[in-house]
Amino acid sequence: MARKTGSHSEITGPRIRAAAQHLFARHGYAAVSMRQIAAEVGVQAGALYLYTPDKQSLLADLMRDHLESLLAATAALPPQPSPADRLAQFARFHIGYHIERPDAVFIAYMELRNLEPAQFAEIEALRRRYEDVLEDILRAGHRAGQFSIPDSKLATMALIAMLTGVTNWYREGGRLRRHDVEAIYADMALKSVGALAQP
Amino acid sequence: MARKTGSHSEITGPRIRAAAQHLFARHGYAAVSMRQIAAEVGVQAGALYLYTPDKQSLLADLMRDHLESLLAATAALPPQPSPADRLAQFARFHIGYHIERPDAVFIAYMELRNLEPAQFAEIEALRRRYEDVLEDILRAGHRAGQFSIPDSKLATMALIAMLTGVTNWYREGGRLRRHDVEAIYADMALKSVGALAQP
DNA sequence: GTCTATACCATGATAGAC
DNA sequence: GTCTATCATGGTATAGAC
Repeated sequence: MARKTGSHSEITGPRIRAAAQHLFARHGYAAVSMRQIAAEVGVQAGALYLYTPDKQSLLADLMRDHLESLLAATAALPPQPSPADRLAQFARFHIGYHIERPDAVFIAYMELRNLEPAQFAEIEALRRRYEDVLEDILRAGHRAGQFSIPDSKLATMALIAMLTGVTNWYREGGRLRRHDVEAIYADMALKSVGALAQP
Repeated sequence: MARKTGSHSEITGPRIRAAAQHLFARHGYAAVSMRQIAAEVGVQAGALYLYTPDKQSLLADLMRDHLESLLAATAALPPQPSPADRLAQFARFHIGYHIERPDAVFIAYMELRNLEPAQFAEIEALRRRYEDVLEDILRAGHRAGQFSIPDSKLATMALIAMLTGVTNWYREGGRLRRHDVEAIYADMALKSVGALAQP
């Protein structure tokens, strides 16, 4: 992330990005002003431009960092013996990762329309790569005769939407524990593609 | 919807709401100006205030109308003999209804945070009533021993998110026909709660 | 590296002519 | 019923002092 000068501050930049992430997630990119971000950090609005060329880049950087981290974490998952195990692993991972980063996730899914074309294309490509991780699993299970899915792209979109929806309601310290939530979602995901025998 | 005077125009009001719905869905409430809405209708910005007291009410009215229509349509669904049939009917209905009204749906799900507290509470209550329709079905299936769901609230949120996600990718005239999409989603929904035997 | 000050523009909303 | 004109406010972003 381009800082404009050979500056010393290693702390203000991250704080600006944290404040922006928090405010964008809560109120939406378009509804948040640079003045609000600056106020949350405790600097003047003008000072933000030492750390970002403009508001748009602030958003795009947040989204890119999130999606690149997500992809890296996905790539680091340990190999699994079967498509069903891979899907269970993916579902648990997705739930856990999203529960831990509600703001970044929310922004990445909701603020695509506020990106300008060039940055939209870049971010959309990253998101698409993540969807492909799941679709690969589903296709492998379909080829192996273990999943029953008429259309792998539709199933991918359905599962991603189902799993990501956890951010709409899950709250730390609520009725259900994180581990239980992961288990139940993974179970529903497996059953939805016919990968689990009925009781 | 309160028009300010005993006016004659039966056409401009609806056109304003249609333009607002279209623009809010495409760019987001906060990113759309009253001038843009007026331009799309072909009137001046000031003229909008003959039909709405302010921008906020324009948004709240769109959301209220959508959710009330949705609830009315849900209530009008023909009775079904079993929880599984009710769930299949709900899934197909939800998919079809959402496919036909992508803009209204998108706004109702995305712009809650741009409502002020009083209107938020009202709209949120309507949304909650719709979720309860699904949760009632899931609980009935659970009581009857036909659904396998550890937590009915979680399952409700998971299914609503999965089904609503259709608006993220489905496009008229695309690869899949509407009827096929309804059928596949309904099948995944039933399987996810253990209501369909595996092949 | 951060500040104050400010340029410049778009916003939501209103007043009053027609 | 719609227009033009306008208001006060707040938006992004920059300039230049320190």
